[in-house]
Amino acid sequence: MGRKADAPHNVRTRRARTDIREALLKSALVEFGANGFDGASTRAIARRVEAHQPQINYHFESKEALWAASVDYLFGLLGEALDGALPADPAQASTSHLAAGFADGIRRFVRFAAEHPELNQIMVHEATAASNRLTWITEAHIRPGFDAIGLAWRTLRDAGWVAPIDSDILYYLLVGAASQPYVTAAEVRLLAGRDPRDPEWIDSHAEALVAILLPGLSRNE
Amino acid sequence: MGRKADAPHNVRTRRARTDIREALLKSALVEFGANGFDGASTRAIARRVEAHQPQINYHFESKEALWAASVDYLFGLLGEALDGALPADPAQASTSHLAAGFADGIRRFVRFAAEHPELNQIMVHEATAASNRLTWITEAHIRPGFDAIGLAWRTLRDAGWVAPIDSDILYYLLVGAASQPYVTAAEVRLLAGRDPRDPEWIDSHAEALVAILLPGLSRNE
DNA sequence: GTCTATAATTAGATAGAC
DNA sequence: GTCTATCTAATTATAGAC
Repeated sequence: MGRKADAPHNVRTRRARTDIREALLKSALVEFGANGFDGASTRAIARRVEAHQPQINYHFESKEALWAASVDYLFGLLGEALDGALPADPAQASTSHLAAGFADGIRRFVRFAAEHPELNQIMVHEATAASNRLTWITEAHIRPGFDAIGLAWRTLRDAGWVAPIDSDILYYLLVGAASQPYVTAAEVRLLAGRDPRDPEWIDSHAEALVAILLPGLSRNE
Repeated sequence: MGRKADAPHNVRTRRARTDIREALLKSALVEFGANGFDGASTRAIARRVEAHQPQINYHFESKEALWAASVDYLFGLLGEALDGALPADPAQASTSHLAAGFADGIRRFVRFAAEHPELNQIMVHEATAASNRLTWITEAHIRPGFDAIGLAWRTLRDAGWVAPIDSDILYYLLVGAASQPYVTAAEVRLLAGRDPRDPEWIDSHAEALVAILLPGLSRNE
């Protein structure tokens, strides 16, 4: 229609939006998740929410600052989604209560991975090589969950509830198995002819993960 | 030292190499795996093997043709690594033989994922959105393995050897769980202080995956 | 705070000497 | 078949009018 590819409006209209910052954060997550830091363009991020490319440099110090702010926002959502799943002190909880909490955490994490595939997409983009961005995201956001999962798993393992698997390895088994179908959702649609965001898929997926990691749950309770 | 950033040699020397095509393929895999199709630059691919950027357009029709050739090369290696793991006709094999073959396939796939993290890295880069590249790689290279794994799993499942998990879901559980620590190896080093390419890690990882997916193997045999 | 115009850099591809 | 030089297009960031 003669509209310039980069222009978000047909007519010169000035709009004042109070939510432009959060709109840019959400748009940035989708673009950074799909294309990585270098692959995502600030033009595409702005266009997705009908903003102009220079607005990014107005609302954020740089593309890198936008990336960090969007990652903070994403891990804030993750924290809300997982809040209270694992007991603060696994040593004090009963083992069966801890196992039930672990299973609950798995189900919530699978659901979050389905709703926010950007999380693991961004980690895959960043974690192939050492970098300042990787160090920051790992220490600021990943390590707390890694420690909590490791502590809970070792408690369950030493009580004989689960298979004798190293907790570092368990962490990556769990993250990879929980995220893969949502990270590669377009492939799932082509290959299996099914949409992994379907609630039925998500439920079956979460229960499958609980069944193989915590087989004692269905037997002992 | 006054060397131009893009120039691979300090001195003007002409070199004739017979293996330049394969060297470019291997270099392309590393760059495409780490940065995705758009993120990888042909200059970086060439520089890594001390070649010049225009040599890519001489030896390959385009960046896209180089990408396809490098993916063909990678799946050729995967085919060799997995050759003979699963019986051609699972219905004819004994169930315990099939289970042993499945476990063997898991171990070989984990080892391959550790040696060639580019495979799953490239899938994550490509499979976030529908595209011609995704359709081609899925139909040409992914579907045969997907079908073989699904058939073997359903046979084992219907014989009661494994947990009652949908074969589509099982495929993505397996791929994600087998690949994650190698795809995000730099994160593992920061977070766990261990190198996942260590043979000890790879062995423990493969055995953990066999233990949770085929618990009947250690019990029944 | 929004928007246009543009500066500085880098990308893939090609022309042509050797 | 290798290599230099260069073209066109796209990138992030900034200047300055409104």
